[in-house]
Amino acid sequence: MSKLEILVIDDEPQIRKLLEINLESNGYKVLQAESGKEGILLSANRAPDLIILDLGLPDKSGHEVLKELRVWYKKAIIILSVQNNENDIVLALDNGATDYLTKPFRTGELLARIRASLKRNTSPEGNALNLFNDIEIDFVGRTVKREGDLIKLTSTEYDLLALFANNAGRVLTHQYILREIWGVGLQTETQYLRVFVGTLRKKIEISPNRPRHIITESGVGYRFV
Amino acid sequence: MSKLEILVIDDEPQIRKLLEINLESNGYKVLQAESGKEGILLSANRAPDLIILDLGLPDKSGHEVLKELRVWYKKAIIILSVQNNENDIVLALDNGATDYLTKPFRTGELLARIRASLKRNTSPEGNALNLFNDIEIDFVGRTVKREGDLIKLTSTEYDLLALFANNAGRVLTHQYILREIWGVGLQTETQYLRVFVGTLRKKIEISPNRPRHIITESGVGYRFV
DNA sequence: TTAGTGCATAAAGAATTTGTAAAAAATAAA
DNA sequence: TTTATTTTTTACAAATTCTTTATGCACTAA
Repeated sequence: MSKLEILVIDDEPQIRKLLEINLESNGYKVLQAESGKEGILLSANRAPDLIILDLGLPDKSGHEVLKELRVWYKKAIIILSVQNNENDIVLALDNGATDYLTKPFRTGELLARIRASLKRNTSPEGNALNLFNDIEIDFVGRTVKREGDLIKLTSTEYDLLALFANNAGRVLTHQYILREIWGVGLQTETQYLRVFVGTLRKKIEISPNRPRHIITESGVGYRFV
Repeated sequence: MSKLEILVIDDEPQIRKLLEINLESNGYKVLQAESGKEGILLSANRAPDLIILDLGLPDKSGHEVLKELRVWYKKAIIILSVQNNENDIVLALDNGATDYLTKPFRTGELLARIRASLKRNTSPEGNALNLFNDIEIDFVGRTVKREGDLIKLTSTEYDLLALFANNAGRVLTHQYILREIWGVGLQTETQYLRVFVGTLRKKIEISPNRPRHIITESGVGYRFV
C-alpha cells in the first residue's frame, strides 16, 4: 500500500518543518505550500488525502482558501491557527473544516485527529465489487459469486482469479502468473498452472470445456474476460 | 423534518441543564443520562443522531462507555471532558470519538462542532440487536440467543462472535482476528483461535461439524454468515 | 503417417492446515 | 483457602489443499 499524502499550507517555515518531520516519521508523505494560491494549485494537481491549513496566510485569508477548496475538495481539511477566538472556529467549521486546532498544538493530539479524519475519509464503504458478467468478485470480503451463489475457492484459486480479474482483457504469460502466485522459485512449473486453471474453470465456467472467462492463449498464457 | 436527537451523558446536572437550554434553543431534541449504564441503554433504545459524552462518569470510565458504544453505534460521539491531557484525547480519538472538547467550553464552538459532526453522519444505521438467521446478538447486553434461548458464552467467546458479527460475510484472516481479540503480541497463536472457534461452534451451530455460521477459509481465516 | 509440442484432466500421494479432546495453568468466585 | 470457571498447552486425528505423475487429445511440421 502506498503512503497517504498530506498537504501542509502554512507560511511559517518552522511549522512546516515541524509537521514534515512528525508526519513523515509516522508514515505519511508530506506536500508543502507557503501561500493560499500555491496550496489550491497543489491540491488540484496532487489530490492529497488530507489538507492541513493555516488561517493566517500572506496572500489571502485562510477562510477564503477553505471556501475555495470545499467547492470541489471532499476529503478532510484540518485548520491549524493561532486564532483562538470563537468566531474564527465557528466560521471555519461551518465552512466545511473537518477539525480546528489552535497553535501551539500538541503533536500527539494532531496525529490522533489526523488519524480520526482519515478514517472517516474512507467510511462510505466502497465495497470493491467487481462484475464480470455472471461472476462477481468482492475484494474486501474475499468472496466470489456466480449468478448470486457463493463459490467456494481455495486460497490459491482465489489469488489466481483475483490476479486474472485485476488484469481483465490482458494476456498474462505463464511466467508472470507463476511468479505472482507461486513466487520466483517456481516460475517454470507450468503444470501447476494448468491444474489450477482447470479447477477454476470447473468452478466458475458454465461449460468448463468451452471456457468463456479464462481463455487459453496457446504458447503464451491466459486471458480473462 | 423532525428534530434531530442529541443524547447528553454527563453526571453534572448544571452541565446537562446548560446543554439542554442551548441545544433546544437551536432546534435539537435533547435526551439526558447521568451514568454510563443509563447512557448506553438510552442510546440503544432511542438511537440518537449524536451523543455528547463526558469522560468523568460515576459508574464507569468514559473510555469504556465509548468503546462499548462503538461496537454498534456508528454516528457521531463528541467527548466533553475536564481532562485536557494528551493521553485522554489521543485514546478517545483512536477509540472512535468524532471530536473532543475540554471543559469549560464555548457554546458557540460546541454548536459548530455539533453541526460539523452531524453533517458527516452518513454511515448506515448500526443496531444494538443483530439477527443472523437463528442467532440473535445483543451488543448492549452482551448476550446471545439461538432460537430465543439464551446461550452462555465466556467473555472471549462473546468478543470473538461480536467481531465476526460486525464483519459478517467477509473473510477475516487469522492474524486480524488474533490481533483484535488477543492483541498484537499474540498474532501467531493460531491454535487459540482453533480452540475458540471450536467451542463457539459447539454453542451456536446446530451441527458443529457442519458449520453454517462460522465458515473455515482454509489457509486464510474464517467467515461469518 | 509419425514424431513433437502444448494443453487438459484425472487421480494418487505428500504436505499442510484444521478440528477435537483433554490436561495443565491461570484467573475469578465462594 | 477451596472450588469453579476460563484460558492456554499439548497431542493426535481428520480434512483439505497442493504437488506430482500419468495419460489422452489436438495441432503442426517433417
